[in-house]
Amino acid sequence: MIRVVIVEDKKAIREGLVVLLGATEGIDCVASYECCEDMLPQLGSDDPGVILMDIGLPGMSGIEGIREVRKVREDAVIVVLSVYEDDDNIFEALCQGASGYLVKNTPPARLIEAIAEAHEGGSPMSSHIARKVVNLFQKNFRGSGDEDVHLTDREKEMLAGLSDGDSYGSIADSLFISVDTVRYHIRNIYQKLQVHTQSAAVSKAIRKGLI
Amino acid sequence: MIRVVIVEDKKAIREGLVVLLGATEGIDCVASYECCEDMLPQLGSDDPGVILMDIGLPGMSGIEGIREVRKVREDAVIVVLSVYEDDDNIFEALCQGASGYLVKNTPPARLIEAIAEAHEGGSPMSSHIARKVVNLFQKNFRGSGDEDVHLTDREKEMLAGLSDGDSYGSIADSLFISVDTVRYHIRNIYQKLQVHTQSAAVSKAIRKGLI
DNA sequence: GTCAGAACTACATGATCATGCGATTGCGCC
DNA sequence: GGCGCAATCGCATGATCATGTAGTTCTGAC
Repeated sequence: MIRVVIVEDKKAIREGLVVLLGATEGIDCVASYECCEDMLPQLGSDDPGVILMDIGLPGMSGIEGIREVRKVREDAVIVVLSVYEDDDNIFEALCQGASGYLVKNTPPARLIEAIAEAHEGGSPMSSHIARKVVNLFQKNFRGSGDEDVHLTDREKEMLAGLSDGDSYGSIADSLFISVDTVRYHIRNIYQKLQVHTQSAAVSKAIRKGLI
Repeated sequence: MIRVVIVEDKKAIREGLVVLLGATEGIDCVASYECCEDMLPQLGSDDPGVILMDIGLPGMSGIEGIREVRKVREDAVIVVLSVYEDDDNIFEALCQGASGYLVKNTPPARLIEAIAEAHEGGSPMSSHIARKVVNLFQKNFRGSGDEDVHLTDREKEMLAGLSDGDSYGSIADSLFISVDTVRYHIRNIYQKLQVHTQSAAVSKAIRKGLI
């Protein structure tokens, strides 16, 4: 039995969902709320396995709601149910800890299926949403996509230090080598990545997934 | 009519797919190959809308195959069909330009559906694969997850410049402001992000998805 | 209307970096 | 044994940065 909680401000949609889920075998619709503020205090007693959450809510937005839920219940799986299909909302919702993202015109059968999938460790997403996620992925990593670059472990340690804000001196001290050696490695990194500043090196390395 | 090409080394699976797709309305299975090396030269004449690609191929791997296909055909949609469910393969395949990723035990009906989805601009993914993608997402962005930071547009321009390897002087010139103004903005960025070097600022900004 | 915040400018100084040139050591491979 | 490669260290110099202090202007909110 999957314990499901609904957060949706529009009464018609909310009640429709309650009826749909209530009539479905294997799903126990334990509660429904019209905003996150109402839902949060009940999290403990509701003990939901899956939370169906709208994004465009009055008061606390669904995005904030997701973050709040995450803080107190690591285990509850959150599936967003939204009319918004813009990159920012998707990106934010997933980064804050949502596991699934469905558009609102999802057919009932698919919705039921999605709840089961989410509960079993999947991430149900409407097909177009998935594409956007993949695109975000491709944009942020290996975007330049040119030749493959291999950095040695030592070189990665340098970059890790730099991205932590360490100076050459600190890096040298923490690795028990001299400042000049740090310089040597960073020179090589610059050559491999074709850059001439720390920032560009760190940026390229992150985007290529090297560190 | 969706023109589909199959790349799969195991004869039984390949022929099974050919039969399945051949019998499906709306799909035209134009060709099947057992390796990428055979498929690539025919890309022009096959003119596929969707390519079903295995990852574990002899010779050129599917990952490399994806990259090669991308180079010559921006428009062909690639759907990976793989037994591998490890993060690295998924990550690589998507970064190289795959649009979908299905595990091999996907039921035929779902496979057909997936091809149609991919062709219509979706990204079909097996449910567990989707979860892994989402997890990769969450790990790489906003991983630290601390307080929200808001950077102004101007500040983002600074970071963009730095990550491109520009010096304060170049940034100043390209934005028609003085070097001291650049300094001013970067000071503010340091304060907001709680860092004291360019590299750390760029690193944090990227990981938080700010640039 | 004034008050907060963003954007902009200016000067100064000690710290840190980018880069050129040169050199040694240890490890695996043919 | 020699060759390539990663890693180590050293020195020098001009360029660039980090940070403190101190202003002006403009816009939108209360």
